[in-house]
Amino acid sequence: MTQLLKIALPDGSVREVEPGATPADVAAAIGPGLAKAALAARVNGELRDLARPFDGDAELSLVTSRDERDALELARHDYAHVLAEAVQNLFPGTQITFGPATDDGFYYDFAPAPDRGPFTEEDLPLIEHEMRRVIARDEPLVREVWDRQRLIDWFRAKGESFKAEWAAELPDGEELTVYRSGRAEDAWLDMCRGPHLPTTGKLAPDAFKLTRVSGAYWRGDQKNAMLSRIYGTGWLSRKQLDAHLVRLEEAAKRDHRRIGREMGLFHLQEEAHGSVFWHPKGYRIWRALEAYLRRRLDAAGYEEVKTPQLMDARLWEQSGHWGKYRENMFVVPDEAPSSEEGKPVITGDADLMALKPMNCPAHVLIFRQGIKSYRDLPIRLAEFGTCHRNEPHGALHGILRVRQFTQDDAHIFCRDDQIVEEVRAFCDLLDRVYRELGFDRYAIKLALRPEQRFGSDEMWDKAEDDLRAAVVAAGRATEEFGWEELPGEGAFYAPKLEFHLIDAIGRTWQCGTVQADTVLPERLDASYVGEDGQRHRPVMLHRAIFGSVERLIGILIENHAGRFPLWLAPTQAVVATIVSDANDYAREVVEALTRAGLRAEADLRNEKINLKVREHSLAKVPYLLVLGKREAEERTVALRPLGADARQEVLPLDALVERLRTEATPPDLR
RNA sequence: GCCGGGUUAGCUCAGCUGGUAGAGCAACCGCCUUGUAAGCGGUAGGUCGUCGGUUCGAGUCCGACACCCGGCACCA
Repeated sequence: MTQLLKIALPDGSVREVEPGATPADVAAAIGPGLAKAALAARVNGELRDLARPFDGDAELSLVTSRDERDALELARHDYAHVLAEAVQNLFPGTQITFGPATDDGFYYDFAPAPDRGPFTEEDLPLIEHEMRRVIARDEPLVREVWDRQRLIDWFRAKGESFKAEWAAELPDGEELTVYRSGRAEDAWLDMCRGPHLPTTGKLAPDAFKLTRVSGAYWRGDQKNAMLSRIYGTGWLSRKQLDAHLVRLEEAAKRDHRRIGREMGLFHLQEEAHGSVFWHPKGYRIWRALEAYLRRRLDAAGYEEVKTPQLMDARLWEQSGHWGKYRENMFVVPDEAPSSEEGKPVITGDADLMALKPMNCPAHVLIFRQGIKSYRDLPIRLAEFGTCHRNEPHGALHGILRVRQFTQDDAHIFCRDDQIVEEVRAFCDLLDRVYRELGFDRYAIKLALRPEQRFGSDEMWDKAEDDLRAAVVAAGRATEEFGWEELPGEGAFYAPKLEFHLIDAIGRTWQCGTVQADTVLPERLDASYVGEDGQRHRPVMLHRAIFGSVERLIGILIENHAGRFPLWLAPTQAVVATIVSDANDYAREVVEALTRAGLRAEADLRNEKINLKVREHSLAKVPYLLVLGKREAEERTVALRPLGADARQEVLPLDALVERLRTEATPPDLR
């Protein structure tokens, strides 16, 4: 007598089914509507194919398009699968490798046929067309369990060396599965963990779009072959796809490079690629931010210093940068260049100096001056330190990734027992600053020891534990902060906490960081005299909140779409006249605002007010102060906040100045 | 650094299969004294990223290089 399986449903009811039954059977038993709508199943919490039989008693919930997260994940994974099949249909000889779902779609990495070369964007429409054909065939996606040798042999026989390699290296004990498009012997198949939708026809043929091509290294390793990756975005419906494409267009309008040019904030040019030319308006933002942060650091017990740009290679050898970081450094010979025409500038026997890529060694040198007592600790040395790093050219990105940047750097020299409290206090300071800048979402990661590193395992154990403990103590090791640990991603001298902000199109950028370092104090021989009268090594906490002023401003631009809060706006108010009779009064208004510490300008051009409103609105000036004959006579100002539907109010000059002065107060002075 | 794409007036972009460059906006000049997102008219503006090649002739075809864009790798 066969034992029936008990299947518990979300409504609390339990159904009994024959062994070998599947979630699809249960769905069908409940009703034809559900059977049709079901996309996959959660069996004991695990997402599975509808057609995969139960292994025993189970809790089951059926996944439909109303379970958007699961449904999207499934659909995107399936789009990737369909993409791979389409590509192999069109371009025989292309090898498949790997193709997951992403946040808004999917990609698949291919090894192109040798006679063809990588894919280009011109290939995409053709591939999209073939994908629609695959979807229209509406074949079932059939799961089969294969053993390892069969997989390896099968892929080898097909000339699929990447898949064969992958199959050979998958960990033991895992069920190895393939999915076939259709039941035919020769149906297309890919090795894949699944799960998948029941048939390709469950995909909407008009809810995806192939977006771009790129190179990608096999297994993410630069030493391996360069594959050809095709990216797509995929959704459950055409409507969702269209909404996403609109979002992308909107995001493109927030691009800091575009807004930076339109608002005249900065520019970049070939002669100094990777370094920013800050224009007056852009530098006003910089100065407001720097002044704000300086006040916050002063209040938090930091002392500001300034250290040399160019230092001898001997220092960098001692610090370890020469060994582990030299590829990223700009090295300069310590000699006068030859004045002879055509002669090389460098003789080759001059001493070498390097532009600093980091501020830390210089801060240790300051710490080392004079004897330090345990009573002096912690010592917090801060610097708006301009660093140069010779970054890989392909990595440069607007002002978010540059070769010259200014860190809001500081190094806290402290005792072992002060680490956790100092890091926790830093986490609080950073949180406060981010919120005051309008970033209420950021992610915290802990980057653990890399392969290439200095220092003993014991030192790393302690440093990692301390950082982890501090984030826990600050209450931020939570999902809300995207808390996770990243093995192998620490700096060569220390593990680091990373604080990430998000740009307009959802890319994340590391801004803040704290690193607990015992290596550099050792290498540069920093010490303090302890209570016991003996010399001890301080710990050095490297930390930054903005990370780089350039990057932070770039992200601020994107987050605000150029509409800065009043205290940061490059021009806070423009006084625009309607008639030239108001010009003198307008100058007086600008003068009063300037005296009150505001950044105000006059627009006295002989132009219609419509034009002035339009131009200053496009320039994202927070307040337009309109002056006509009436205002000039009554000594009032018509205040027009930025925004097409903004209402306007008329107030006396004194009241206006007071109001803007109050509103423009930086958040820490309120 | 690697893969793909791009570089034409200040900006956004046309320029078919090679026959010495075009629009809109901006700029400049003139008129308009103007009431809340483009007033009207006129003028000027480009060695087509750089270097080399093919050709009677190259913005257009080929090559190298530079920079930019999207990814990969690297990273604040």
